[in-house]
Amino acid sequence: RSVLKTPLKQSATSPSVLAEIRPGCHPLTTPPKPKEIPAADPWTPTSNLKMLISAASPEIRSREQRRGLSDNTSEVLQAKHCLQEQLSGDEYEKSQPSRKEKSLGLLCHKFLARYPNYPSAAENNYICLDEVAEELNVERRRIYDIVNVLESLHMVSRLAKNRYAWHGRHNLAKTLQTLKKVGEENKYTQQIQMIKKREYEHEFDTDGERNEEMARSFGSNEHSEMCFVELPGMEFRAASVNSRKDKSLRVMSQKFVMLFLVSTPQIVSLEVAAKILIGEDQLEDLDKSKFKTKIRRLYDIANVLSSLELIKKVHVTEERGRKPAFKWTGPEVLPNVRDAKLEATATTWVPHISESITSKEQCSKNLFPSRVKQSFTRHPSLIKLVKSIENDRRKIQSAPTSPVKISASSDQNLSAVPSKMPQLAAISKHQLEGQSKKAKEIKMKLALECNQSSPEAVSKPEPRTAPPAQKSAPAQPLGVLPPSHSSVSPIMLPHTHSGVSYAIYLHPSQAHTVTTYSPSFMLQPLPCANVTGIKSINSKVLNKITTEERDNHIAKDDPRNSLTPNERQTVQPESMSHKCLKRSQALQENSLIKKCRSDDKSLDTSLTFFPSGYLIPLPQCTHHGNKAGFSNKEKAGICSLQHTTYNSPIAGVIPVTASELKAVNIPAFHITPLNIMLSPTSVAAAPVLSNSCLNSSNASSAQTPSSSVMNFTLQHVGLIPAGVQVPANPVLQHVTVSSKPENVSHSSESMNLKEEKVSKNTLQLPDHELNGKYSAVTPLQQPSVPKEPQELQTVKENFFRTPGGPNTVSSFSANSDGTDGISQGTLYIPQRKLEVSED
DNA sequence: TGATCCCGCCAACGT
DNA sequence: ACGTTGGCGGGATCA
Repeated sequence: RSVLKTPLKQSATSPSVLAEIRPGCHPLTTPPKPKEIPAADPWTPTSNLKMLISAASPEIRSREQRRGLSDNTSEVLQAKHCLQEQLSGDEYEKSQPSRKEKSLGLLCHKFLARYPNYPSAAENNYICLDEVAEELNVERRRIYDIVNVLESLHMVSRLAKNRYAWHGRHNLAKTLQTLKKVGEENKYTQQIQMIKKREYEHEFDTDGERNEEMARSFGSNEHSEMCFVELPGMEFRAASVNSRKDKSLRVMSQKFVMLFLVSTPQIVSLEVAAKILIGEDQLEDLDKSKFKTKIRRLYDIANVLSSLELIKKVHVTEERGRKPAFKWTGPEVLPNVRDAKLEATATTWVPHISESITSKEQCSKNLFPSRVKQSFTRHPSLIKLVKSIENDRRKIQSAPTSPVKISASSDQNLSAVPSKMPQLAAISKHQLEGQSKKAKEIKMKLALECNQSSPEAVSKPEPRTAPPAQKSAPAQPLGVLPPSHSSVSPIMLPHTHSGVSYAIYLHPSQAHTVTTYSPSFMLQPLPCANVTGIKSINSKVLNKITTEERDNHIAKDDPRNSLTPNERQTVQPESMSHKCLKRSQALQENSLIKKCRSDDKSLDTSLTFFPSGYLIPLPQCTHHGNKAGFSNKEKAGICSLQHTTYNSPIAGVIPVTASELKAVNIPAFHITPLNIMLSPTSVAAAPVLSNSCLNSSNASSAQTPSSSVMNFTLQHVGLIPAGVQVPANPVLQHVTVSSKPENVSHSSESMNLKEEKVSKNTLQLPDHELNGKYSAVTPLQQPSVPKEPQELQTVKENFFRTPGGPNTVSSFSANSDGTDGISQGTLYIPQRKLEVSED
């Protein structure tokens, strides 16, 4: 084995790019590790950046650079720039592939980048493990690690051998609710407490242990059997294919997530998690090796969850000392029961969502009647059925494999990078650039789909423009999604820091730029953030942090992009950019979804039938057909197939056909950073149109934006997405924003800083508020807006709404002033007695 | 050092 | 018999 060790990997060939070698080395052989290359520093931050960058835009890079490249850290930055254009620089290849580069987290990001968070039914949502492994240049084994975790969240489901279906985050909310419920039933909370007690109190106290045992017997025993938690829609699937007992990863992942969902601070230390997980299976026996192994697995899972931005690493300082832990950063999960409440609060939810919820409830009931375990576990007989069904599906699906791969294009997601490395921001930029390329590709694809609307339509999407305005008209889509406008995702997104952050950032920065608004707005948010987020932490700390972050950002920015100062905006953009990108993606996705929906509607009532259907992948469709799981599934499968077919055609048509649809759809696509980038310019030319998106996209494709443009773009991206989603309005916003370079300015920076750590909490609040307000204020729009993440929508809306257009900000602030949101914010955090240090 | 966690052997499964 | 999954833990890396 010694041999095997890392060193062995071939290093070989091309030093740099290892990644994406396309040589066809299917065989897992890991690509040559370039390590040797002396890239300047082994591990300077820059080197990390390089890595990140490479990671970020692997595909693109790989393509362009297939050959080797040189390496220089310094070059990295340049490389980034180069990337924008094309990647000319091969040189940059990062230096060594150090371990980090190979990290599961990074790999996961790459993986996730290939797929939209909210895939439409139409898209080819299937995942071929071999392909992925090859493309990502990793051993298949690693892909399993990722997929297994994703599967535990029902973000993917196994279809067949080597094949998985990608569901993205459509099911996430539901899954999390379910997991939470199960976790509650398992009394994880108590178990956690018990364990903590012991630890704290010394293991000695028997009493504590007893209690613990009590709890255990209660929960764990029952649960011990708890297998894989399935969603209504997905029920059989998961298990069906892999008969292999879902022993660990999957289940472990679910349990791990449950721990977060049931624990109040939402912070779980690895140690506790490991103990609980072990405990369940066997009364705890502190078996060291076992414990160690468990920890290892948890790291694996944590890395994936981190990539999903559901958790982030923190350190909890306790009496004992600092312990590694993870903090839940994913969406808030509401209690199942409360669905109604949720709906109420989150009026924003899109209809389909609501349905999903309700259905979910039902499902949950079914799944987890009173007793969790059985429900979760599949019955053997069922399994058979499932299998047969699956087989059928496979057959069916096998036929249609023509999927267009978005994979490469999807980089957008890249941005999603977790908070982890500060460098990520840099990466994000890179990614952005890379994305631009990809975006181009995507655009291309989209264009194709869209009839290939003239590439340059950029400036004028005539038809579309109208549509956006019409968005209100969204009759079709809207019909489906009436009031709540927002999205399914909203729940998830909003809560999610990411979502929040987006919203916040966008608003603030823009707002700032806009003017007056910014000040007030800014001010509020910050304080809030401080208050909420870091109670324990002193204001000083906060400030310090912020400053640090700021510095970091700046530093990053400077070095890398060396963007023009003007665009200070960029600064935020980095972090923002990721988010924005994501959002944009989300938006796109949403748009896609919308398309699908529209298509569906047009196509069939049946589809229409499933409100959720649009959004939700087949599996999910089950909601609709609550009754029989399989039949549903089958149906779902069928539906999906149909959808795909429909969609593709429709998609192509869309642009042409329904203006509305077009608008929606297109924008979404355009959302890509490139678009954004372009947009400014294009916008200037044709400010109003949402259509601009198309144009922008085209334009972008045509030309690469300057670095400054990049900056704007980033912001815009965030904006755009939002705008995009919403047909008409968004565009405007962007335009306005873009028009005002100033806006970015300082205020934005400050905002940015805050954002990073503190902000999340605070940020969220505002969004929520906004959302609520928003919804209240402009119900109409909502309908138009389909599923965007609420935040985005809200943002957009705000902009839109505000009479002043961008000024909306002011309105925004006004809304925001409802500190109520803040109060909510408080929710977020009281991080806890323990000190949590992020890092 | 301890915290992370990559790597890939090899068994369980499937076909 | 061979390919796919993925449990598992050594030991390399990182911090």
